[in-house]
Amino acid sequence: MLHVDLDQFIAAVEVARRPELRGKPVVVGGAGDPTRRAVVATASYEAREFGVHSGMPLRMAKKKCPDAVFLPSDAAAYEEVSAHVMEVLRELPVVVEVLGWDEAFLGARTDDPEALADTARRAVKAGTGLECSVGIGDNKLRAKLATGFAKPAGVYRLTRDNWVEVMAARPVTALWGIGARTAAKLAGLGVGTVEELARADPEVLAGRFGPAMGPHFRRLALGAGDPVVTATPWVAKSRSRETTFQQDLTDPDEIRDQVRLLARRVAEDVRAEGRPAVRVVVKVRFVPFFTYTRGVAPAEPTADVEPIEAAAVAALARFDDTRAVRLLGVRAEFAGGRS
DNA sequence: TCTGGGGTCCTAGGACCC
DNA sequence: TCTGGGGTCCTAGGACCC
Repeated sequence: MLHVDLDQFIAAVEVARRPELRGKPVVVGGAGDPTRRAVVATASYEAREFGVHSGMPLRMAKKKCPDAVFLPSDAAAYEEVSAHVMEVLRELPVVVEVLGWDEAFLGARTDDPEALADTARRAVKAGTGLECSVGIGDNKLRAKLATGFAKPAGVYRLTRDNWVEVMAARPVTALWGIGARTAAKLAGLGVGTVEELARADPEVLAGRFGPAMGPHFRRLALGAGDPVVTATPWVAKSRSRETTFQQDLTDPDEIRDQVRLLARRVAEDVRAEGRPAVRVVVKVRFVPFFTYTRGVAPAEPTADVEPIEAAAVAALARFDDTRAVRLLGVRAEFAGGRS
């Protein structure tokens, strides 16, 4: 199993169409204006040297790297390049499972996975001009983590044979699926490294994290993962739109108008999907950063604008709050979501 | 330096039913 | 009359990922 991940994908796409940026610190995110509310989508390796990374507020990136070139995020351009990359991968003798704009799992039977990884790397480079890294593993978890050790522009193999040697001493956040919050809770149980998590008592973990997640975390630490790559197309379970306002909203009429606007955009997406929505959820983030949701089911499943908009307005009405609002969002859920 | 946008999955509590 | 226990569904929140 291979995991292919484009190197600094978004920044690389921007540099490809503006060669004069090559070798410079480039930061892509929001409208490309570091004075506005937005975060970094991708920073080039040159910008990362200054401590700039994905998810960081643009304002902070500007402080850390005042000379960086700030560019707006251009989703349509990245989608187009992404589709091209996936096309190139599908021409290889492999099963391709797309994981995001810039990554995919490849499934294949081969005696020489490194050779296949090199072939994939060369094909992407030749077809798109972009560099990528390839992780080789015996399941998705190991292949995905291997890619991190392969970057930039390399290949790395992580399997049951070297899992303990490579991973045991690393912090639990090195695992795919354990973030800062879970790591902090684990630290409270005296668990800091992958090895400690692997040795932790599943009962204790279940008590702290629930019957599914607790034991699941321990299995992650043992290197267990999904061993099957499937080309089955992904089907969305929901569609959403949200906006963070540059100035907080306080006028109830304006808040309602903005929710209507978002609901109409979502309804457009739902209509394009051709499947009815069974639930409409409104998300409100109050100042400074308190986030809540309220949902309403339309009278019957629908892909029409009017009832989706009405459900969103009804969901908004279930908030009896007068605090200033910094973000509004509307999400439509399709049938067959939960099971 | 106040923290985007688009998604997925799990958990806990309450409602409801028998 | 002052109350069981099991199961399922719904809802909102939390965590994670790219």
